[in-house]
Amino acid sequence: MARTKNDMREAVMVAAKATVQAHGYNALSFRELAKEVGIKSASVHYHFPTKGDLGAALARRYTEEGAAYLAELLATSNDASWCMERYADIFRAALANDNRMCLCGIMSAELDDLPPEVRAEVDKFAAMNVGWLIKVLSRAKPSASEQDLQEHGMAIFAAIEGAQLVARGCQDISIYDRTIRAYRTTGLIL
Amino acid sequence: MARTKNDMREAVMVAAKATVQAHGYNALSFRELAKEVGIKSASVHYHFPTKGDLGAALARRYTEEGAAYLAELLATSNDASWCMERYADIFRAALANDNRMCLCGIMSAELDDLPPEVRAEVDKFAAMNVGWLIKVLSRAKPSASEQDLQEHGMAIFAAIEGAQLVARGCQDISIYDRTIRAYRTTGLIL
DNA sequence: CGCAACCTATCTATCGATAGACAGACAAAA
DNA sequence: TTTTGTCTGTCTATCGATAGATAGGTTGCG
Repeated sequence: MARTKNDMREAVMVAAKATVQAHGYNALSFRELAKEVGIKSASVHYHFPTKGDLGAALARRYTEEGAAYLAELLATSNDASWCMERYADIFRAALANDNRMCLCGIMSAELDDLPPEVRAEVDKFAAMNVGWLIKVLSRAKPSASEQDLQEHGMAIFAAIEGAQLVARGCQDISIYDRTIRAYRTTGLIL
Repeated sequence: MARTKNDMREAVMVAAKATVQAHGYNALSFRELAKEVGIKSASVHYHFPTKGDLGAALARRYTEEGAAYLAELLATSNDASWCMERYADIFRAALANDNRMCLCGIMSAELDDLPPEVRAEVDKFAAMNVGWLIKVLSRAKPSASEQDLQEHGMAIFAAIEGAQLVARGCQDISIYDRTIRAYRTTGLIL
């Protein structure tokens, strides 16, 4: 047994990510986590000294992986509408995966109970998303002012997070789909 | 001491509402709650046998009070835009009040840990809001189809919940304001 | 050897919930 | 009028479960 350090650390992060997306940061338990990956809770502390360390590592990686995927989208196509559709698909996939949420969306709801290092990562995730959306929007609206793009990008991010939150609350993914459609109809998203 | 039953029950609900809006349902503790209202935790169980009972009572009242306020808005003015602004103001007020959230919004994030009776109330709150929004929209767009109105109402509700969630996550109420402005600019809201 | 990875065992704190006691209010019975 | 009994609201004390965290031991590889 006893894979290399990074193997087990990796397994812990995968399990933790799934738990947080389903139940939130507060519901993340070292004992449950340990059970899932086949070690003891004390050993989880070996890889992540405190819960805050684990949470921050999770959020940081979540942002990094998201950024990498989004960059890939931008590089794949010049079609802003296509990029936007793929973007909405990301958040849909979380719902489709056992009614889960965006890691940073669910953490935003728990904000007051988060250690500072985790809170900082939540901010970075939002900024990263808005930054990407601005790039996409600027392709479709090259004449728009910087401030307009900024507000529009924030609005799209917030609207999609909200669609995910509400659809999750009602446990009905079709609410997400219909909401995104309405966003498109009204011109909020491309 | 020992006010009438309803006095203390009321005090518990007020304190519980504030706690849930700030920290979520899971963070609601009978001991903390009891300390705030000046009794012991066992006495809270006298008023609300289980935590689920308290949560469901909270959410039910939240929906009822919201519905009453919204009905008053509808009765006050025929101006759909004005009603919509007041609607957005409600969610803004929660943020202004110590970065709190919509009770049902924050509960949606915790959905999987909610007792069924609480979960049911979350659904009702969303339905109540969408129903009201449809009424407002139908005043402004009398020719729209029922399905369009439905989707548009859901979209507005989700977008505003999302704006609240994201602004809270960034602890910056100006994000809410700018997001709502963008919703108006793009034509999502009136 | 010596370090990496994981273990056992335990600590303190907090959770929702329950049992059982008690003080005060109030109404019916004597 | 006084006594008795019941109900309400609160209390103390405690239960079992679970939380994050730590100290110190064991195992195995290089």
